[in-house]
Order: sequence, then C-alpha cells, then structure tokens
Amino acid sequence: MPELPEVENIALALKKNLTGRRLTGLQVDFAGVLAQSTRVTRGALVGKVLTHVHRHGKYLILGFTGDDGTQAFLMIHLRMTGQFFILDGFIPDQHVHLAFDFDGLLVHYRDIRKFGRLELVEDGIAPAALSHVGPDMMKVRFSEWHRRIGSRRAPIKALLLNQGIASGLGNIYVDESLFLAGVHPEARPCDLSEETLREVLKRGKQVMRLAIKHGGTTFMNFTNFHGKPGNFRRKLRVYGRGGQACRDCDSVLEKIVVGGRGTVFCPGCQAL
DNA sequence: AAGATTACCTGAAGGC
DNA sequence: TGCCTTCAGGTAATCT
Repeated sequence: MPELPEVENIALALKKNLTGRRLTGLQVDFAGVLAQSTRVTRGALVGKVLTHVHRHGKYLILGFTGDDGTQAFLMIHLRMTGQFFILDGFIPDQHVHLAFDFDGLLVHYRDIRKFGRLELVEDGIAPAALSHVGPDMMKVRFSEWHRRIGSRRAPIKALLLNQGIASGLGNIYVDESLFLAGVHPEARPCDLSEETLREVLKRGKQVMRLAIKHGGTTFMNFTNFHGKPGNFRRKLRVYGRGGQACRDCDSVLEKIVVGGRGTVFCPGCQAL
C-alpha cells in the first residue's frame, strides 16, 4: 500500500534513472489504468523527454517536454497495488499494464488490483488537477493544518486519512502516528488541545521521514523500482500487530474499525 | 454539510 | 484437496 514514503522513494528512483531520457514508445496492455484513451496518452507523451519528477502527497507527477517546448504531465496515483519496475530481466506477468520505452530502457507499470490511475494533463495545468488535494503532509505548516482540522468532530483517524485536508498519510502511518503521539484514533480534534494536535502532526512527519529513510513499508506487496521490499515493516509499533503486546507498556493492542478502516491502537498508551 | 457507506479489484487466508 | 466466504484498503460517488 504505497503511502507518502513509498511514493517518495519511487519518485527519487524515477528522477535518478530517467530524467533527461526520451520516451520513444509506450505499450498499453490494459487501457483501464489510463484516464484518457490510449491514442491520446501515447500521442501526447511519445517523443518527449522526461524533464520533471515531482511528488505531492501520494501523487506522482511526471513532466515531459517536447523539442518544440510543449509540455505534458502524467499524474499518477498508485492506490493499493500500483508499482513501477526498471528491473533488468524482469519478466512481465498478467498484472503488467504499461511498458514505457525510454530509448531502450524499459519501465513497467504493474498493478494487481487495477485501482491505480495515470491521468494525462496537458498545457502545464498540473497544479489545477490537484486542486481537490490538500497540502503535502510533509510540508504543511501547523497553523494551516490546525485551521483545517482543529474544530472538526469526526474521529481524528478519519480526518488524517482525508487527503483533502492534507495529503500523504494512509492507514499504516496514521495508526503509527497516533500511537507515537499517544492519541486515541477515535478522539475528536475539537476535544483535543492545540498542543496535542501539534504533537500528532509532528509525529506524523517524523514517522514518514523515518520510513522514507528505510525504503518504505512492505506489507502486502510494495516493492521499489528494483523489486526490493522496504525495510520499515519491522519498525511498525501497532499496524498489523492487533492482539500482540504493546512494545511500550505491555497492554494487548486492540483492533477496531474507525472510519471504515481496520485500526490498531494501544489502550494503555492511547487512552480516550 | 459533514460524516457514513458502497463500488471498484484481486489475492490471501480461513472455514468446512 | 477444493470450493466458498471474508478481508484488506484509497478514493470517488452516493447516501443520510
């Protein structure tokens, strides 16, 4: 499940390996992952050079520039199981939907559950296409985040997952952030002090920084550009550990449903 | 209006 | 062994 740290690692790898390379071909095996028609997408991208790689929240944005200066952007959301591979000798299976040919360097897009989407945006309006998405969770200032979340009454976990408020946290890192901040996932921001909320955002950024450093979390099937799993899983304090002992206080970690998502927390460390 | 629920997908895991 | 059901989760759309 790629969240901000996983997407950041993919963005770094794409930037390092592909920036400055020309896209000479694009093979589409399952057009459903493209928001536009195969013909439109291929026509706008093939022949252009990959010049920019950005990440905003969980979005990956690839900027292509033609010899005449025209630009086209690919806005990518990997959702649950989207992956990019540059693996040498990688053998495509039935889950590979796209093959980008960067002048001889093949990059495959694979997505087991077909939830991911790649949307073509032309004429440099990439920022407008992100208008429904809040500020990046790693960059947002506390004052702005607090203005958006401080008086809300929904469970804090549901609001942390709401990408319109701030973008980047998914189910794994929300549970980790709330554990580190000592906040119950069903607590309501309107009932919490400003200092407590400040701690939640600080811990959220901290856990994502650490996860980026460790190559992300591999739980189901996230792997990086080269097919290697992330190393952050062994650092997880609560996610996936329901019924086991808290590493801090020995309470049994509880698993409940909050905002429709499986949620693990420590009743000792995260009292309501 | 904000919060809650459902659809979209496939593979893993559990029950019998 | 094998079939069936349930669960996992990010987001958009739909409902209350």
